[in-house]
This record gives sequence, C-alpha cells and structure tokens, in this order.
Amino acid sequence: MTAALKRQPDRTRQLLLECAFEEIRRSGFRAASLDAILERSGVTKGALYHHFESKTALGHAVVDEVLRPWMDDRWQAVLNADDLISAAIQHCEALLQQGMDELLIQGCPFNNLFNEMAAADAGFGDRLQAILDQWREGIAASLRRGQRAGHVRSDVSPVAAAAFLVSAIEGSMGLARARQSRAFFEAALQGMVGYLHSLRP
Amino acid sequence: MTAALKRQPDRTRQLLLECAFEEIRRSGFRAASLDAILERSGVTKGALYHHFESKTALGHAVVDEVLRPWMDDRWQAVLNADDLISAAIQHCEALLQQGMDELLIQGCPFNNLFNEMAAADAGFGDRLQAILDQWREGIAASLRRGQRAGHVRSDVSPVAAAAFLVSAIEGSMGLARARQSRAFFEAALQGMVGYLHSLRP
DNA sequence: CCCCGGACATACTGCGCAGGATGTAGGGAA
DNA sequence: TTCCCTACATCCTGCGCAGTATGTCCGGGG
Repeated sequence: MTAALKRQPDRTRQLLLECAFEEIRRSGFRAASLDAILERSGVTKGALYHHFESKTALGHAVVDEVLRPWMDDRWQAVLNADDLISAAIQHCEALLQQGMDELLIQGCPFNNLFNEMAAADAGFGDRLQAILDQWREGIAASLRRGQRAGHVRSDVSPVAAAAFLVSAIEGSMGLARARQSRAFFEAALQGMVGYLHSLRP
Repeated sequence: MTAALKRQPDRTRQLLLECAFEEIRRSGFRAASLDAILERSGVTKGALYHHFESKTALGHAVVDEVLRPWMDDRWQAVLNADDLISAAIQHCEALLQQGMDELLIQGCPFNNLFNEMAAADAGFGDRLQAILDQWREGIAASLRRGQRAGHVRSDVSPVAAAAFLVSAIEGSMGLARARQSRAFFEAALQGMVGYLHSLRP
C-alpha cells in the first residue's frame, strides 16, 4: 500500500473486497489465493485478518457487498422495463452484437460462485440463494405485470417461466464460458429470443 | 483390496475409475482427494500411480471411460425417440413424479465437471466439449427429423433450440443442486415443458 | 529352475496454503 | 504530553495434498 493510503480502514477494506472479487472471479473461491489478493491490493496479511476473521468470512462479505450490488445493477434495467420481453430480447441482441467477451471469458460471477460454493458452504448457499430468489421473483413479478398489460400470454405460469429463464441464462453462460465458445453462446441466445417470443400472446 | 482381488490389473484400474468418478461427483475434481479414492477402493498409492501418471490423467480417463458412457446411456432413449418433444416432456414428468433426489443432491456430474474444469484444463475442456457437442448435435438432428415428420415447427432453428435446451437443462440442474431446492427444480421443469410445447406446430 | 518385468505396497518429500503469534506505529481523547 | 486502542506489518507454523523413491512379490517364458 502506498504511503498515501495508510491508515484508511474503510478504504483498505473496500480495496480488499474488490481485489478478492476479481481474484474469485478468475480462479473461483477455493482456488483464490489470499497471497494473490494481498499482492494485487498491496495490503498485508495482518491487515486482511484484522478486517476479516477468515477467508470464508471474506468470501461472504464479497457476496454481500460486491456481488449482490453487481447483480442488482446488471439486471435492474431489464427487470424494471415496462415490457420485460422486449427488454430481454433487446438485451440479448445487444449482447450478440457487441462485446460479450468479458462474459465469455470469465462467465457470470454469480453462476460461477453458485456452482462452486452454494452446496458446500451454507454461508455462501444462503446468500447466493437469496440473490437467486430475488432475481427470479423479480422476473416472475415482471411477467405478471406483462400479463396484466397484455404483453405476455395469460396461460404461462410466471413462476415456472422465471425459473426456466434464469436456468437458461445461467446455463448458457456456464456452458459458453468454459471454452470461449462464441458460437455456442450465440446459438443459445438465439434460442432464448425464440423462447421469449413464444411467451407473447 | 481383498486377497481375492489381487493381481487383476484391469479390474483394479476399473475400480479406481469408478471410485474416482464417485469422489469427483461428490467433491469436484480439485477437491477430490486421492487418499479418499484410495481408501474407498482399497487400492494403494503405488497401484494408482502404476495405472495413471497423475491425478489429472486419472481425471481425463474418468471422463473418457465413465462419464461419457454415463451421459450416452442417460440420454440415448430420449434422443432416439421418434418424437423428441413427447419423449422429453415424458422425461420431465417422470422426473417430476419420482426420485430426482440423486440429481438434486449431487447435480449432473457432467455439468459439475464442465463448470469446474473445462476452462482451466484443456484436457478436460476438449473432452467435455466433445461430449457437449455430440449431445447438442443429437438434439439438433432429432429436431430436424421432427420438422420433417411434422412434429416440430418449421421456423425454429434446430441448432439454436438445441443450444438453448442444453443450456436450460444444465442450468436448472446446476441451480437446483446447490441447495436441494426441489421447488425451484420443479418450477424450472414446468417451464421447460411449456417451452417444449411451444416448439410444436 | 531361474529370472525378469509387470503389478503392486510403503514410506517419504516438498510445496502451497490458511491462519496464528507477535511486534509496531499513528492519532485521537484526557 | 501521555496513553491507549485501532490499524496495520512480519514472520512463523502446521496441515493436507500430489507426487516420488524404493522395495517386494507373483507368474510366466526360456
């Protein structure tokens, strides 16, 4: 840490959270090395263990304070749109045209962490489940609004469609990430657009 | 290893592969402990390293000789059916009614391993990608047959629908596994059935 | 009968890692 | 100014693990 940054506990903590998020994103939680986080942030081990009582606690804080806002921010626009289906299709097409590169290479950090840790550690599981539920319920609520407004077929179950949608989204990211298979991701997005159209009346 | 099983190289090798598959299924590849595999199989470390030159090589062999047949076996019936959509819907409903417990608890071993290793190790990546491609192409081919037979709408892209389908399947298993969330999995399956119906003319 | 190589068994090493023990410096309250 | 607690810094330790070195035994070919 540079001299200018000494003795700024909030900033140090935030720096650790952000560097940990990046490292976890690249390597996953288990493979994330504390030493790597420390090197990247310029913070020492003593400082880290002053702010967080264990690697696991650091991970939990990353979920609460970085990953959750990241997800909220990412999906807010689509979820709050008047017409979810149009917004989602637009979102897909935007992805198809411009840089989905970051997503392809590193995948969705939520999905990565969920797959790795949700089953193994209840602290992660509860937190990630809460994010997932909120996301899913947001979609379901938006679909219900769409049904009332006549944008969405009335015979689809919002809950089922929402679960299916998040499954398809995370599944396609997970499968596409691994090998930078742009073609696969494009095909899956196309299929998603087809599905979204089928929800129309 | 019991006395009766000594000096049977093929059987020893097979035993190792199967125990490794189970251990990997439970813990993932990285967290899979060779010592645990050895204890479960009753084989010693010398024997293991006689048959496989590294943990990674063991993992690759597990994919080739256990996981691939497991997947082939699992999906063959659906892929070869006359009417893919009916077969898939039936498959979903069978899952909904009887024990999806094993899948819920441990998830799909292909999906688990793909998420964990495909990006990190080219040996795993190539093998798993091949399985995925074969699966996806099987679905696409089946959809094309369905189009010729009039079971499937002619305006859907088989390639896109196949990619979307495998994404949704693996995504729902991945998300449902983590926390034994039966409700989520059921909703996702219901959504899947809805999607499958929408592929009908 | 010998002997040689494949099929194991046992004991050890080295490494990366999370985490702990202990030391120190800055800055605000009295 | 003194004091004291927060916010760090440094060094050490123990553990689990993959991988290795070396020994041994069985079974078949000559």
